[in-house]
Amino acid sequence: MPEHVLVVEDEEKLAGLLRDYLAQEGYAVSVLHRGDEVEDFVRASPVDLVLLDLMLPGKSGLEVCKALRAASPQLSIIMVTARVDEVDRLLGLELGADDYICKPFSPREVVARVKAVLRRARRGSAAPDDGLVLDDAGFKASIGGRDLGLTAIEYQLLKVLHAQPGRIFTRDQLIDAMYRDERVVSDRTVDSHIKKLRRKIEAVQPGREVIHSLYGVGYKYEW
Amino acid sequence: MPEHVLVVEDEEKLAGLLRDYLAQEGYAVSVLHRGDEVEDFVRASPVDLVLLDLMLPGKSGLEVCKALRAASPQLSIIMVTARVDEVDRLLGLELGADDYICKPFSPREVVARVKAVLRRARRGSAAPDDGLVLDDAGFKASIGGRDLGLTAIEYQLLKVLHAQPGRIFTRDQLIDAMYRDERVVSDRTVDSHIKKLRRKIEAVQPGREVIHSLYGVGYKYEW
DNA sequence: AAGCACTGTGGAAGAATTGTGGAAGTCGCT
DNA sequence: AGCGACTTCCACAATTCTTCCACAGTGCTT
Repeated sequence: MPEHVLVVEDEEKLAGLLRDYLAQEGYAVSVLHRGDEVEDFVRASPVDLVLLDLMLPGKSGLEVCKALRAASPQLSIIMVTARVDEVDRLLGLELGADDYICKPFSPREVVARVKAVLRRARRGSAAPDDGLVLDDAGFKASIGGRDLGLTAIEYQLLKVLHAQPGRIFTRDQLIDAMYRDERVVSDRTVDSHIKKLRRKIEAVQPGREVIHSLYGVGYKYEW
Repeated sequence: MPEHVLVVEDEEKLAGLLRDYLAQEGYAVSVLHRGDEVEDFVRASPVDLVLLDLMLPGKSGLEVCKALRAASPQLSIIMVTARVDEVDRLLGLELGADDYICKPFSPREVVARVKAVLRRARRGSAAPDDGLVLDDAGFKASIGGRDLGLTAIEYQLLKVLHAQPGRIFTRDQLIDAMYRDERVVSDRTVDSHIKKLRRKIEAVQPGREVIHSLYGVGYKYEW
């Protein structure tokens, strides 16, 4: 079954060019020209990767990217930007794109990036067996059968981190993911919960640090 | 046997300048001033790369590009455009150009692009497979699977350099690209980060120098 | 060869970020 | 209301990172 790539690009010529190159590589390719059509399309079709222009009619690539990432954590997203200045680490992290391509680019370069991102996605999707079990029904997290005794927020935090091992989350991303309502909370609050989580994990399984800090960026789960 | 570059440029001064710079780099260089002479010349001589101005007497660069690509699929073509005009770029891409340079440019930039395109052509792939993987989601850079352990700024710096292999960046350009906020920082600070980057890359892959200094100009990434 | 300009390097100062204990506030329950 | 569990925030300590400096080394020019 071929992997499915969705190209979102308002410039007809470029969209066609990308479609042809990607199709030639054996991908199933769909093309949309407006930003506001993307989310519905992704919901309806099994898309593996979205090639997303930053400037789009209907809805900006930034908004689309954010929405896609929120709805589909496993979806690969490559942003296409007109200028290299637009790419900064915080913006990229907040939006959750997997890679960037700056114009002007060669179609071959795009194909190479698409391949690389999909390869990474395939590798990363194999869930590592770390013995951690998350039980949504009872809000219980356990390691090796031993309950961690987490509170609701701690459980939520661990769940978000654990869903994508190795991915780094900023504090703001974690806050957004933990609270459905748009609650305003100091980002240092995350640190407090991280502290408690670490302590409870340590109590059950001493010596193994699974939550890592990345200076200036955020936190990640890694076994 | 030196690689053969054909410069097609109607402006005498610019043509001469390019000829000199390229010759100094060890390329065999030919110069033509009219678009309608190019195809015959390429048929008769073993040209590896054509540096092609868009605006030419006799026959436009776009037409020439199209004809060349049809006749010689393996030939590398770099288009030179007067304006940062998206339409021209896309047209050119569709016609099969490998890269673009927009005026005004520095001769050194041209040389760098020529080198990069020829290197890619030799390897037969647009993607330079240097084993370096930049993972925005995980904020990690790794070579051959081994994490480099970069800080945020180091990652950003490497990413900028690596995005355009062969392109030379001045210290100021690198500072602009690394900091979104208009931070004021000594340009020698870049040197410090370069030093750390080199050390970390060296630790993972000894003996391969990928970050090069260009005396009086700046730094570039090249495998 | 000498002089100048630029780059490499170790390390110190201090700027920024994270860890931590605990106080204050909130919420639900009896 | 009173209690306990939980959440949030604060202040200070500990850690990590960035920046810059001074000097050594190297490349370029005359």
